[in-house]
Amino acid sequence: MKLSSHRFAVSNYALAETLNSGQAFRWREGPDGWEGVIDGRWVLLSERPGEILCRAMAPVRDWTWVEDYLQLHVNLERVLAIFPSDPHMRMAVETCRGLRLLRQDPWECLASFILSSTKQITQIKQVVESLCTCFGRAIPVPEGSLPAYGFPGPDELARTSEQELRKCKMGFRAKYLLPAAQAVASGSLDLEELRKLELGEARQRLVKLAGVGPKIANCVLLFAYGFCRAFPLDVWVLRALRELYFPGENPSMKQLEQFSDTYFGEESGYAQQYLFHAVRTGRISLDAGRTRKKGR
DNA sequence: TTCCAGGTATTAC
DNA sequence: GTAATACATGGA
Repeated sequence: MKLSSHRFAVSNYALAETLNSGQAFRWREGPDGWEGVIDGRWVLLSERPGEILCRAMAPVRDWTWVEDYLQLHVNLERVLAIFPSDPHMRMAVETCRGLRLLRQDPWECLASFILSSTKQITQIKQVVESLCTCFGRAIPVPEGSLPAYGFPGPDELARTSEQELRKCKMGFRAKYLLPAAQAVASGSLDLEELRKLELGEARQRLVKLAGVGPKIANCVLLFAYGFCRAFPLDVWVLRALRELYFPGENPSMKQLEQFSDTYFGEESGYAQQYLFHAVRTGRISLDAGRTRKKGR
């Protein structure tokens, strides 16, 4: 089994930050770089000065599937220039230089974020990996590498049972994942069709699924479909908005939704990821001692 | 041990 | 509309 490799010329692309920023859950850092699966193919990515080196099982002639996943055509400077230039966003941009949004497979993204609710990122990774090991198909890997599995498709999961899924330690989320898989497998939810819809309409389709609310829907719309105004409001971003933009005001959820919808502009989804990553990694520090929802 | 995690559904005012 | 709670599991 031979490897094909390709060098992508890049500038201002922080690969490690991007793969480890809570938007995708299957990347593992090894001695030679980041190992993962794109489009059902084993991939090893490593950062070099001015380029990203990609290795995959031979033969590969066309590398557009990698370019698309990594969104290599995106002009990041243009995106960053659209952010509001308040001190917090400037801090996020400064401390997360080169952070990017990926373009993931819709089903994998949807299923992964259904599994994400009230779980830490490390645990989400474990559950997703367990799901792939149990239900995904083994895929070719280089000699000496650990076995790798594709992300199980909706049809494969639709044939399992809630009880089987629970063996992957997903707990109550199994009763949401199974019907979602069945909806997609049966065609009652057409994930490809969402690409043609407006943001609001696509979101309405997704939240029809049990276990999918606005936050998860927005993650999928942003990370898989590239809706640039989808703005996931999770615990971190909510805290950030409250403390940074409404200090001492205790704004309602409605207010915060409205604010996030208008203040951050045409690339608000990207802005959200910068804010999320900066806050979650402590590069923007929030009120230390307390993590309670109620600001004082 | 206790608290809480890239939430959502349900129930109650 | 807003508030409280259950839901599985395990990291910190």
